[in-house]
Amino acid sequence: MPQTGRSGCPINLTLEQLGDRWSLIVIRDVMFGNRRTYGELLAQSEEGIASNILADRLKRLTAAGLLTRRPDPRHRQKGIYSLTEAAIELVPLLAHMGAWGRRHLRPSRELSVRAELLEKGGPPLWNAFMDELRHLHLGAPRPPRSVFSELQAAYEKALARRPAGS
Amino acid sequence: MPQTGRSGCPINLTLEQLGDRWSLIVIRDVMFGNRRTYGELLAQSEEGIASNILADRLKRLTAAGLLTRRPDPRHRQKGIYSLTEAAIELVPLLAHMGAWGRRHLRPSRELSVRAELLEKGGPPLWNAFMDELRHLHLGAPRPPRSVFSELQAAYEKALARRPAGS
DNA sequence: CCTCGTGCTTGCATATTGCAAGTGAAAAAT
DNA sequence: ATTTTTCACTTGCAATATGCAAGCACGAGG
Repeated sequence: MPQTGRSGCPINLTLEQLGDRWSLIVIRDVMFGNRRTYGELLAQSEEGIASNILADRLKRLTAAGLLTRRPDPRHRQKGIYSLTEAAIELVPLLAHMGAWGRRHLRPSRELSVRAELLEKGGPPLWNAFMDELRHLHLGAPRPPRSVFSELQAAYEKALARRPAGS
Repeated sequence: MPQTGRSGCPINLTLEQLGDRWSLIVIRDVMFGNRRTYGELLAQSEEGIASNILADRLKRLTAAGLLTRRPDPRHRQKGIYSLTEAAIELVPLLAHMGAWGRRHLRPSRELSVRAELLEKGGPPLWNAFMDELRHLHLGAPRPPRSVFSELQAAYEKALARRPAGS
């Protein structure tokens, strides 16, 4: 009954969808970096994702119902990717991943500022952020608070402290 | 400064450690199934992990500081694996993964009972469970509540409902 | 000694990843 | 209108990871 995979355990099913080195990176960049096109995702990738892997993941994530793709009216060949509700509900997961990585691995100072804010804000902040993502990606009404700007501002402030690159 | 990997982003670092199809499955089995030896992990694997992959993951997770291995005093060649504090702190992450998979994928009823309990119990339950894991794996004092038994009992009750295998 | 259980390795076929270069269509420039 | 550039995505191929089956070493028991 649990379709095709290895087992019907929810953790295993999540791992079968997202348990690779790139899927969540792509979602993270769309979500926190607001990268909405193939070119943005490729060029501004902090980790340097390869073009074929990016194309593959965009296809898989779209097929899995985590992203949608609609053509850009101004540039016909361009596609604009949006998060679905299912992907937006990964916010708590990504927040926890950031918090765990921040505590147990050795993150760079600038890049962990957002994770720190998300951890300190907790579920209320996550919910506000999810509402904002529903506005940005699903056309829901604009919420009063822009967590996105807060995260971005904190990141840029941290960047300014260390003007010379990583 | 962010050591060897692709970037110092905490989410990326977590993905570099745990972003594959098996690492978290092994941790899950040690954590929720209390499988402590190679043989138990291999034989009772719901997903049928291959022996070489299991050996590799046990090595990597130990090297990464998520597991420790001590020899079994009764059977010298046997190793007993324990979770470290860092691995125990993955409880919230695994709980979220279970919750997300339960909501968005098609889990089997029996195997999602534990995820459901963990989701409903929230952070207080996670903390109680983490305390119990510290007792089972790190020698901390036994906490008053055994979340492990509660999860196990709920799972077995669900199993009893469907006596014929999956 | 032999044998069996057990933790882990090895060989090898197949799948996934990563890099570099290429393709084809639409926009922009001339 | 024709050339050039941009852009989304492919393709070829080497390197790595996975999966399966069999094998090996070592200790305990007889």
